[in-house]
Amino acid sequence: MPVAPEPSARDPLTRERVLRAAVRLADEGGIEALSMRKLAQVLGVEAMSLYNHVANKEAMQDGMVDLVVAEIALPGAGGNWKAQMRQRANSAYQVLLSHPWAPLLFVSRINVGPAMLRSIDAVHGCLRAAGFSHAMADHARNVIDSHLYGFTLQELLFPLVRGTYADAAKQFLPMLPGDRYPHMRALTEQVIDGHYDGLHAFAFGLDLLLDGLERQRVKDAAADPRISRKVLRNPKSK
Amino acid sequence: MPVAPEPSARDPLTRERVLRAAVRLADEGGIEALSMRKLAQVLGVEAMSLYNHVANKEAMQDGMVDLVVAEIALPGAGGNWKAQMRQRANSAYQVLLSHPWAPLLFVSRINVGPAMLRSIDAVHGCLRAAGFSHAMADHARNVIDSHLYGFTLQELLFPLVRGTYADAAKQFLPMLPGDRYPHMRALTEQVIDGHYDGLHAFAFGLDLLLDGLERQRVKDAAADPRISRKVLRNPKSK
DNA sequence: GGGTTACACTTACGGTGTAAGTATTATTGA
DNA sequence: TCAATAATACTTACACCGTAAGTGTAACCC
Repeated sequence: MPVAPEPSARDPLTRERVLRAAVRLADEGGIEALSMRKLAQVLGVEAMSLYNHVANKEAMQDGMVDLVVAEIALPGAGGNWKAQMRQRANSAYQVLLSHPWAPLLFVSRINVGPAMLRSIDAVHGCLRAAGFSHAMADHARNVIDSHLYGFTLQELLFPLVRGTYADAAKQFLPMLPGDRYPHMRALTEQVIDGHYDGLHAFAFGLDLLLDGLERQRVKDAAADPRISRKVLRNPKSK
Repeated sequence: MPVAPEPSARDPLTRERVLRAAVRLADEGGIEALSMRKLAQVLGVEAMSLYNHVANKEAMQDGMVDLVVAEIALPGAGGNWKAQMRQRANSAYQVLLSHPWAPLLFVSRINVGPAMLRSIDAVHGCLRAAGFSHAMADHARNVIDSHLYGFTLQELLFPLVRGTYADAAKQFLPMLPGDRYPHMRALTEQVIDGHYDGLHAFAFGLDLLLDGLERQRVKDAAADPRISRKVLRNPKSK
């Protein structure tokens, strides 16, 4: 008689299960807590069994990265290109912060998983639709991602929440003799005194870049009569 | 009779010698080739002897990073702030490229070595002298360094020299089915056909940021009468 | 029901960072 | 001058790592 396959003592391992468990393990214990042995233990299996589903540890990490990329919202196709780039960048920023181990992996190894390719394709398409040339669209994506990676990595180095910064600054002060580091000392005192919260905003640099890119777009379009009409239809965003 | 101490069979180990040998080893073989045992071998010594001069491997890497930072040119004190930031950033970019292992270490661990503090202090002082507020100067340094780290890390992922890019793109093409990644495929074909060299310039994003920061500086100065005269004395750079 | 395949397990190897203990060398003080 | 002291290089050992190679064993197909 046809009966649903009775669940075995434990589900069979799959690449999917391995990768998801690896992401969870890294989320909870940091990337240095992710060893093949520990991961196998979590899955109720021996370490070498993992190698039936991933080629090696590096390939597994590539798969983890692509899982993370898949969480990032894709930019829409039409409408305001700046708003879409901002939305995509903010989504990526939030996703990267939620997997603090991920940014380092992003910049440690080339990643060409399907989610990454799809993401790049969507970004490039959005910029092309806004009138950017292939080259300029590629440069735009590169500078936005540079900010994304660079800013996020720096932020993760200082995992301080709002309000605790003044205290940290106070402890830091003795390391800054005023004769050697006068400006850093003055800056730190500003933080201690509450005149400056010491926090950086992802949007600050992002908007500098987007505004600059918009100027490039308009200038290029004006120089190329073939797409000047398209530019007129794409209103400059506030 | 007073005679110079005859050179022993080998010079005594010092923290300086350990760090310089570690930098050289990483330059030649990559960061994964840097193990305490191999480093000791290069120095003609056993691994554990290194621990008389560095607390542990992480502390040693911190020291290596600070050695690299010391190579970066400091911005001058007066004159055109944009030119000085550009010079500092370009120097840092070149230094990081000459030690390909360094950028990852920069963003992997907090570094507060003396060279790093001096560098940050000089940058902050330069921006302050140009009329930026403490907060705005701090944000400016943050976005410039975000671009520096993000751009450099991405560039190191694609260690392709000019001219070989078209060939690499040709090999990459089969991974890009046109129905799934139409825009990336079009971009790649542009590279193959020689219409676009596929290379990114560090200066592109840097100038977008510097131009945006200059607008911020002028705007802030106009709103704060105390420093408006200082702004007038700082000519806007081309 | 025999053959094949898939896949988990076992063992083992060469590597890692470094704690703990020992030996040697150089410097100092009487 | 010689012994005490300090500095520091060496030795051994441990726990952990990634993974190559080989050994069951259970499920599926013809």
